[in-house]
Amino acid sequence: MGRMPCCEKVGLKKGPWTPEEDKKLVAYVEEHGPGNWRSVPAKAGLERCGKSCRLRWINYLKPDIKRGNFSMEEDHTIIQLHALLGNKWSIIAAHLPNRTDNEIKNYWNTNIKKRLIRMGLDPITHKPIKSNSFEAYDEFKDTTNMGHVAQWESARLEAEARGSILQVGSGSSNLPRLNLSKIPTQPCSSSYSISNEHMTAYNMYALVLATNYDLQSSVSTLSVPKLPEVCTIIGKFANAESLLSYKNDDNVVEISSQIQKVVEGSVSNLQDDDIMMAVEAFRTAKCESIQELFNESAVEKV
DNA sequence: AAATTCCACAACCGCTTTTCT
DNA sequence: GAGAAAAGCGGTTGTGGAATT
Repeated sequence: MGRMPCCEKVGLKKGPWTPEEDKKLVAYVEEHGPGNWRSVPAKAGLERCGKSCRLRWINYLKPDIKRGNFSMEEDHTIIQLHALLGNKWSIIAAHLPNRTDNEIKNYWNTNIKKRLIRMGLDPITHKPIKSNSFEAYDEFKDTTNMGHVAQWESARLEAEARGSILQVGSGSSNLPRLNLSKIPTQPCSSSYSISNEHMTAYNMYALVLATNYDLQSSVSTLSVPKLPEVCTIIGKFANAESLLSYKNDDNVVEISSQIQKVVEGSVSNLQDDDIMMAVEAFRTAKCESIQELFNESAVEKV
């Protein structure tokens, strides 16, 4: 894989940007637009590497970037989405208009993380930090394969405690409403060994459910997730599902493979409506199957 | 008032993924 | 399809200002 030379290797300037450098970069991007960053420094008269220019633009100079303190709603959204997705800063940023992933990451590391620790919660799992060694062992055992389970559960419980319905976004009316009470509980039996990738897939799938994504509406009022994202998410989830031994459910297998083909691009002549129907059917079928699994797991735990 | 510590955040680094040729 | 370039991502570090001693 080719890689951009770093600033150090080619003797370019590093460190904080000066106002003059910012001016040059802004002027260049305003005239030529962002992109082709490798050639930007030479054309803009900057002694920086293209990567540095790109980051400076994306994280600081872009005109629509929202700066300053995070609102309560933004704060809450970050906590909820982090509990669902983990350190997926770019995905979290997609839910917070005009905030950059870097800004959210910094805010998490310097603010929310510490707050969780003060509250006696593990910032990674969102679970109470236990002092008892046996409990700690149990937790280790549980989290070895189920990294995001605790994150999920904590977010869900918090959501329930606050009245089940949470707003995602910064108060904008065209942002999705996140109804966490609609999301099924995650599988919690230790007999399953699920990779983080599959857990993330599950969590994203849960997010699809939580946003009440209107698959029948050609013009959805929801900004996220878009249909292609839904297909990708559920396509990944279909893989995870196969590992979870849902092979006996013919309906699920059929729909799953159909979606998988769409996701892989081997089927290109399907209309949007067809895809929507498949996704919706898959979603409904999954919902029930997953719920059964959770019920069984709950019995095992008791 | 000076020195030290703490904190927020901008920027860098290295790796992966996507796009282009 | 392969290789290179570009873009994206997340972890980490460096820097400067504020707070504390």
